[in-house]
Amino acid sequence: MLIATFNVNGITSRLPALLQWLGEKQPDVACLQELKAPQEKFPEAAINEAGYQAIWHGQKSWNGVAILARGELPLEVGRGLPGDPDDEQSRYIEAVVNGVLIACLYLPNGNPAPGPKFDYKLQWFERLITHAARLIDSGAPVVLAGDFNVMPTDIDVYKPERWVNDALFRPETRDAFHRLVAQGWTDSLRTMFPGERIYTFWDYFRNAFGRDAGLRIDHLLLSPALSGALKAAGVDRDVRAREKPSDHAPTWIELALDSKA
DNA sequence: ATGACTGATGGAATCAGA
Repeated sequence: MLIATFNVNGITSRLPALLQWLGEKQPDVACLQELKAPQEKFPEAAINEAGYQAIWHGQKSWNGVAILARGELPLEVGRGLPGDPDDEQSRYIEAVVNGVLIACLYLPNGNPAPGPKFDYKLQWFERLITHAARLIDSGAPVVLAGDFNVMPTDIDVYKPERWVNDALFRPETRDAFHRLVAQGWTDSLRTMFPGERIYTFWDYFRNAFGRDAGLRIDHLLLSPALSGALKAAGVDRDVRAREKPSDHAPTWIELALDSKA
């Protein structure tokens, strides 16, 4: 089972690139973030024509998440991260596909830090930690996939010393990520590439991609029920090198599932 | 410390991203 996460940075502008990648990669599941489109502007027909069915939570201008499944409709089991009924931002959606619970998330950026946006990021993170604990306790096969807006360690940043005061790399942010993983989650990409520099995002500025000045901020975390099923992982860097790319590259894992999953 | 680049909104300039 091939499961991918891709921050598209605007699904309207990115639709041709998304369809090209879907056609080539044919993932079983694709989690999308930063749709930047209201609910009624999601390009459902084009997605369907590509062989996918989708659920999505849109929002005007910013945020927005979707789960696509090849040849089937994801069974939605959650929309909006629990823990704050006043949170209006579309950053979390959850579905079951082929017996696997897929959580698609777009964690807040949090800059500038300190400040109210950073406070919101940390609060959102605590809600995610609380919810993720429930998912772990359920014993279900779960994948937490998305743009976490966190570089977990120094080797996930091209120049860590330049990012120490950034909301994506501050100690509070890294601590939250490590507390989440410590519940029992497997960081798929890091597990498959221990000690290697592997990035998922390159800024549009200053020829960041050409210089490989990247960040690893898109993650796929596996619950204990799935940790033994991890067979492969990767980042589709070539997609970032194309015309009119997102600043993120598709990031994916392959799971070998037995019939009881 | 700043700005460079891109998308959305709205129809110019600003916000947000990371």
